Amino acid sequence: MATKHEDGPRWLSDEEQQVWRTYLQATMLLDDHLDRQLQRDAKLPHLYYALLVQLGEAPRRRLRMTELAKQAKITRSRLSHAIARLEKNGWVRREDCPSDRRGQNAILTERGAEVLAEAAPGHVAAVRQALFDRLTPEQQKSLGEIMKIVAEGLQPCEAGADLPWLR
Amino acid sequence: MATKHEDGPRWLSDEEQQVWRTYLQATMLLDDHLDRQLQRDAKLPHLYYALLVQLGEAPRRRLRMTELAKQAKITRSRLSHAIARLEKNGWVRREDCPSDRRGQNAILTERGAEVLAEAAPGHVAAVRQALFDRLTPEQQKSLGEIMKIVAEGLQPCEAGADLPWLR
DNA sequence: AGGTAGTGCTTGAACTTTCAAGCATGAACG
DNA sequence: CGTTCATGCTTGAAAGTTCAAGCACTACCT
Repeated sequence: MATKHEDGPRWLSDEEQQVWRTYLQATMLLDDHLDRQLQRDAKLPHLYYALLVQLGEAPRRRLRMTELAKQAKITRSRLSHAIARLEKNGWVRREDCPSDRRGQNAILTERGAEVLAEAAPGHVAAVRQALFDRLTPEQQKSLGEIMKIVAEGLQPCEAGADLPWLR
Repeated sequence: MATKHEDGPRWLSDEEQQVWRTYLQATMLLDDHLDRQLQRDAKLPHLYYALLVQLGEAPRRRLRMTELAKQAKITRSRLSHAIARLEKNGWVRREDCPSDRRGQNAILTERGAEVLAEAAPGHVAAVRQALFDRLTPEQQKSLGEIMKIVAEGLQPCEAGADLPWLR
């Protein structure tokens, strides 16, 4: 009797249930929508586009594999396959890391940068049309706050890492 | 000069950009999180779980394939493969539709209902812990409204279908 | 040195999703 | 009837993702 448990698990209220289903539908529809748009206009899936963006913003258009995986929130394995495909398309190339011989840098090629520049406007327009144009400024702000909370709650406890009471 | 175009495409402001990235991260992290939880606890991906839920709520635990696909927001093809796998596991079975010989009903089996009942509490707990427990009631409400707007903006114009000026 | 553990990245197999046909039925029209 | 077109669902192959090893290198400890 020391600890207290919820025997009947706390179910979702009707309102919560409603919110949750709408969330699932909306995120699924939006992701599909953007995937199709990019596949049509730029011949590449959303995630791959995101990788090009990350590389394009990185200091010398290059990033260590692990770093890129971390930023894109995907596994190293997945990244490995993805970069393999982007490399085959000539949009990214690899380079051995000088300082650590285990390391690889993924580098956005000139051709890759062009593809990115061509795809970006259409993509931004799609995001606007599907999301931002439909929301009030307050809703945009609120969405940002909510997503921040969710994201931070699911990070593998890295960022600050000032949790010495766990080690 | 009759119509006016934005030549330089309207970019995203810094705030919008921030919101958008956080959204992408949060939705990706949450989806991965739930997928893993279900894979671990119930040996099945999130989408498949959702299909069982839909079937479980349907009138006689059965639904026409196309109807199920529509509710779950996925293609008929995808559903076809998915049901094939669920059928192999013995959680769903098929039945020819009496009224339309082209039709198939997907039916939740007894075994399928059990799996669902076992998986549900853990899943709900995960959703709570990752989402609802972290948000204020106002934020929950706001999230629901926002997602409703987004979802409705992306539906293939079906629901009301009171848009005769398009036909 | 040698041993051990951890990091960085890749690989192949199994699985899921998408894409483009395809088959069968139903509905409308001559 | 016979055509034609839409609907309901399936299929196989290609593309993408995950999982479990695996290889090579670094860091640390003795």
